[in-house]
Amino acid sequence: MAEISLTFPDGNLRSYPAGVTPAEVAASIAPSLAKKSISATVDGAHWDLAWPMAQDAAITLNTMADSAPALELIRHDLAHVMARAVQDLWPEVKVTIGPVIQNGWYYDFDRDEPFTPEDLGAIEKRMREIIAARDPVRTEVWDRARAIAHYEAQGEPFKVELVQAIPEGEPIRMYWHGPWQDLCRGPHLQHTGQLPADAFKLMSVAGAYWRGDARNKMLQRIYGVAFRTRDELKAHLHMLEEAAKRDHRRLGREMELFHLQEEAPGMVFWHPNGWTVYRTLEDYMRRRLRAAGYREIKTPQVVDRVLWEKSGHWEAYRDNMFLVEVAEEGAKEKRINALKPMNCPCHVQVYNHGLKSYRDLPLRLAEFGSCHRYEPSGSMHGLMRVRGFVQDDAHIFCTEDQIEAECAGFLGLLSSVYADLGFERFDIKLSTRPEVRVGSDAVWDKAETALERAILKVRNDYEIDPGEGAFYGPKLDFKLTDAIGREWQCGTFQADFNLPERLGAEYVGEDGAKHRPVMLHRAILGSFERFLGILIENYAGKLPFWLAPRQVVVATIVSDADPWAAEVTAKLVAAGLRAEADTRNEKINYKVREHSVGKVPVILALGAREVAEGTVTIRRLGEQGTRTVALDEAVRELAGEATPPDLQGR
RNA sequence: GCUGCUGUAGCUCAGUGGUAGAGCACUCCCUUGGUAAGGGAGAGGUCGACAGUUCAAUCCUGUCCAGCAGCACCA
Repeated sequence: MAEISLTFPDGNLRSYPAGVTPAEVAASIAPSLAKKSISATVDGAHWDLAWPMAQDAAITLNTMADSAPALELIRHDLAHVMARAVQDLWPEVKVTIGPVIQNGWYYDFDRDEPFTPEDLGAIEKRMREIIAARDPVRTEVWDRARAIAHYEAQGEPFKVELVQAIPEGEPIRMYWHGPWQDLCRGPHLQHTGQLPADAFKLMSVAGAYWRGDARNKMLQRIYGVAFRTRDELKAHLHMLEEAAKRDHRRLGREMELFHLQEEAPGMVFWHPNGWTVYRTLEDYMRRRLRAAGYREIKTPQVVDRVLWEKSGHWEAYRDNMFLVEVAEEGAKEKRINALKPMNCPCHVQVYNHGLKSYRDLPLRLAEFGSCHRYEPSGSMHGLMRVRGFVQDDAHIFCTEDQIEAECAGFLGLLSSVYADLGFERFDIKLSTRPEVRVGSDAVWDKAETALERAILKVRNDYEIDPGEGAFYGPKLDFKLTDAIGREWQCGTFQADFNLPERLGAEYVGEDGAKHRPVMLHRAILGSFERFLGILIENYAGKLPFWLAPRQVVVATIVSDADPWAAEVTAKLVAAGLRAEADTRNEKINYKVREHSVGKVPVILALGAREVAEGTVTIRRLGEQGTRTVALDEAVRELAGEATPPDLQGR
C-alpha cells in the first residue's frame, strides 16, 4: 500500500498509509489527542476527522481550544441539528441550505405556515434533546445519480437542485447526524454531544429568497447564534444590547435631533439640536471644499423630464424618481418634471453655460445637492437609507491627463476629512471595466491606471473588484470602519466618459479644436443624513465637542445663582459656544442626570460659592470629578475645544 | 417590492366585544437642594386610516398606510 508523509506543526514528518484519516493520525500519536481532536487543518483546508487523506500534506489537529475551527464546527453542526429538529417537529417542511455566518448560522426552510416565536422555543428544546442524545455523525461520498434519486424520493426539490449545481469532480457528501441526513460539504464534529447545549440561541425568523433571487420562492430563514461557552453567548447578547443603545433612531429621539413620520416616509424632520449638528458639519465641509479649490453652486430640485431623457436617467431609473406633474396654463398636456435624484445632469448644465477653455480645467463644481429617490419601502432605515437627502456632491470636469492628479487630490482631502471626523481607518476598492461599457479601451486603460497610481501615492493596500465598474467609467469606493468595527461605504470617486458625451459638454483645447472633458463624480460623506447617522452611532451620541448640538449647559444649584448663570451663559454665547442656562426649580442631581442622558458634553454648575467667587464648576460628560475655575479661564478653555478641527491652530 | 411581526398619551408599554390604564415626560403647588430622577396635585388619547361583521368594535375580518427584522434593491 502507498505511503504518504504528513508534516506536523512542530515540523515533524511521519509516514502513514494513503487513505489514513485525521482521526487515525491523532490516535497514533496519543489517545488523549484522539479524544480532544475535533477536526484537522490539512494544507490549509478545514478537514473532517473522518476524511481519508490521499497525498502528502501539512496537518494540524484542532481541538475545542482552537477558536476558529471550533466555532465553525459548532455553528455548522447546529445548523444541521436545527434542520433535523424542524423536520422532527414538522416532517412536511422542506430543507434547503444552512451556512455558517458571523456569530452563528441560518437555515432556510420551505413551510407554508410561518414559524412563530413559540416555534423557535420548541425547536431549541428539540435541539437540546438531540444534543443530549449524543448522536454519532457519519459521512459518505455518493454519486450524483444516487443523490438525486434519493432526494426525489424524499420529496426534497431544493436539495435536488443543490446536488445538480455541484460542479463535476467535486465530491457529493452526505452527512448523518444520528438518523437525520443532509447534503453537506462538511466538515463536522463526531457526535452531537460535542455541541454546547447552553451556548446557542435561536434569534429570529425572516423571509429570504431561494438562492437570493427575488424571482424565486420566498423561504423562511431561522437565524441562530452560537459560541463555545455560555459566557461567550451571554457576552454576545450583552454586546447586542449595547449596540441597540447606540442606535441612531433611539439617540435621535433622546437627544431631540430629528424625527420621521408617516406623512413623509424617508424624509427627515430635523429639530433644532439635529439641525445644529447638520449645519456644523455642512459649514465644515464647505470650508474644506473651498480650501481644496471647489466652487459651490446650487441647481434646481424640479427639472423637466426632457433633461432626464437626455441624460439617460429617464429610461433607466424612472421608477425610482419622484414625479411632479403641473397643469400649465394653456397647455393641453401636463408637464412632467422629476425631483432630481442626483445632481450631475444639472452640473453639466452649469458647465455648458458659456464656452470653456482648457485653461478652465480642472473645473470643480460642488453642491450640497438636495436629492430625492423613491427607495423601495422595505429598504428604508432611519437616517441610513432615506428618500430625501443631501449629498456633499461635486463634479470635476477635466482632461484625461488630469484624472490622476484630481484623484490624488481627492484622496488627500477625503482622508483628512475622515480623520477630522474621528475615522482613522478606511478601505479603498477599485472597480474596473465591466463587459458592457462606453468609451474606448485606450480611455479605460488611462483612467484605471490613473486611479491606481493615485491610490499608490497614499497607500499600498487596496482591493480590486474586476468588472464591477459602472458602464460609464471605473470608480473607487471608500469604506470607513466605526468604533464598534462596522464598515460603512461613504465616499466615492467615479470617472464618467458617458454623461459629457450625452449632454454635449466640451472645451476648446490648446489646438483650438473642441474636445470632450471627462467628468469625475465624487463625494466624501455621501449623504449628510446617513453620515450623521453613522456619526451618532460611532460616538454613541457623545459627539465631539465642536459638533455637539448643546455644548454647555449652565445649571444652577440655588436660585440665587440665576443672575450669575445668565451672565456666564451670555459670556459663553459671546465666545461662540452653544450654551444654555438651566435655572429650573430642580435639584442639581436632576439636572445633571437629564443633561447627561441628553449627551451634553459640559455642565457648568453654579451655587452660592461660584456666585461669591465669580467661578464656575466644570463637569464633563462621562467623568465623575469636577473642577472649579474662574469664568474667563473656562470660556478660554471651552472656546478652544469648540474650534472645528480645520480651524485649530490658527 | 417580498415574507413575518408591530401600530393604544410626547416616550416606554399594559389592557378589554359595552368608546381606556401605568411609569417617565408635561403644567401647577410645596421644596433652595452641591453633581445621574425631592414630594404633592393636575392636564393629556378619533386606541394608524378606511370598509365590513355585530344591538355594540380600540378589540373580530378585509384593504390600505407606516414602522421593525431579514431578503431583494441602492444610478
